Amino acid sequence: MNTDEFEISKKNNKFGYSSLIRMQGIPILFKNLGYTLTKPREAILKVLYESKKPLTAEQIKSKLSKIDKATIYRTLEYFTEFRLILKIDLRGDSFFYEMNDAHHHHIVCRKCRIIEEIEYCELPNPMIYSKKFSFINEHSLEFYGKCKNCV
Amino acid sequence: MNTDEFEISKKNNKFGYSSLIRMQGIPILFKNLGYTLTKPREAILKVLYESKKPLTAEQIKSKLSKIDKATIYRTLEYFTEFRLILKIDLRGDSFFYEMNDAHHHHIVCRKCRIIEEIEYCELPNPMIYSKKFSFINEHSLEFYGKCKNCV
DNA sequence: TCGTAATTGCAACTTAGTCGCATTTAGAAT
DNA sequence: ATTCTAAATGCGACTAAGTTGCAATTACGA
Ligand SMILES: [Mn+2]
Ligand SMILES: [Mn+2]
Ligand SMILES: [Zn+2]
Ligand SMILES: [Zn+2]
Repeated sequence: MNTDEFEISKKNNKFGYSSLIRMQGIPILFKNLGYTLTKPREAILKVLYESKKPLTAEQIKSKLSKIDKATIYRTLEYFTEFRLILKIDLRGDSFFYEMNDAHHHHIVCRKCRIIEEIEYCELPNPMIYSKKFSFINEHSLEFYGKCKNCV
Repeated sequence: MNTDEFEISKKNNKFGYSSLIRMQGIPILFKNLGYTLTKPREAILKVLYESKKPLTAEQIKSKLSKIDKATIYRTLEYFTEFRLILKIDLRGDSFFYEMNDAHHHHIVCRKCRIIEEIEYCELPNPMIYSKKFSFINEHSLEFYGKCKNCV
């Protein structure tokens, strides 16, 4: 079996989604971490994998109406824990989630809330400025402004 | 009167705080923006001004027990609106607030939640990466790791 | 196929933050 | 100083994102 392209499940199910997902690298993560891919989890992952923009729990739920809210939140928390997905705060009413692939950041329009992804961002090493920390291994960086539509 | 050092109010009041505040620059903002400094607002501002670290609404409330929760939140929102204070998300249960003085960022310990401020951060201009925005005038940048106490 | 631990659905719950409205206050006019 | 009015406050009810306890279901290895 090719570990880069992995067929998780073929049969349809009561959740009404097509459960064929091919995602590079992800099966390796599954195995290394002893992770179990259930049908609801598969569905949630597929929605995020196929989305071109970050989604809220509510947006995910609306695409998967048969999966309970609690499951959605628990799954998102779980995926976030081992970094399969990222939970990002864009100063809205709720968090956004997206696949954790290439590191990037976001610009949010303060009027229409449109989100643009920016490919690259060069940051200084914060350890240079820190006296109290032994290591820093994560950061969040989001920009805010107005998009061209909203002038 | 020296506009750099401004005595807002001298008399004590039913809120039980000493209402003498001297804050550089702030009175100019008050005037320019037609801002009214009431006693609750004064008290909240003083707490933030004197704090060496960002505070949550709840922490501010606990220092000013006679001021209602709704007033605390409304005031914080109001101060935030015209940038007298900043509302920052450090991935906790609630937002933090701090005076908007010298631009800086934070490092948060994922275990004990201690917050270190870092004086300076050089960021690339995000407009270089943007296709959809006409301007970007704000960003949030916070770092996460482990402090020396928590190894 | 069975057994067991993990996961799900459901409904109740939590809690940071908001809102409507009556009361109080600030500050300007008289 | 007194009166006036708009703005701000206090209060309690409310909202909504997210969480939790628990019984039913599912995954998966023996
Ligand atoms: Mn993104
Ligand atoms: Mn700070
Ligand atoms: Zn816009
Ligand atoms: Zn720590």
